[in-house]
Amino acid sequence: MPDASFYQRVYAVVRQIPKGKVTSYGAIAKYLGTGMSSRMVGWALNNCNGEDPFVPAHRVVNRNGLLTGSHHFPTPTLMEELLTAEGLTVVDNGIKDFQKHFWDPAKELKQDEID
DNA sequence: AAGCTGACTATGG
DNA sequence: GCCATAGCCAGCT
Repeated sequence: MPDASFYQRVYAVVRQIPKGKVTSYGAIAKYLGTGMSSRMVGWALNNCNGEDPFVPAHRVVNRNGLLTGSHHFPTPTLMEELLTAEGLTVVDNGIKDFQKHFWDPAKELKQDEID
């Protein structure tokens, strides 16, 4: 997907996240090759707010497993609601057993491909 | 065109 | 172990 813009690639990866799984901005950034520039991932997701194929941005949290992006959702509680609906447990705005449900694209997808 | 911004992360004190 | 600082890079004003 060399033609895809940076955020398009971010969307593609985020869509590959299995239900009930979560990942961090850094993991996605690393997979995209942008290193630790996780800000770009979050910024990209900010743009995904009205994308046609829904982008499960709620499955993307910071490295601490906290729902830092929830404030940017249509409703601040939507992210938590969605995660809970996926079988996860949200405690104090953070994912319980975050590492347990962690999904690393670089590890799972490796370089197979996205989208 | 130049500078600021940002849903982060790593490192140092 | 918590607070402060810096690096990150693509898009927007």
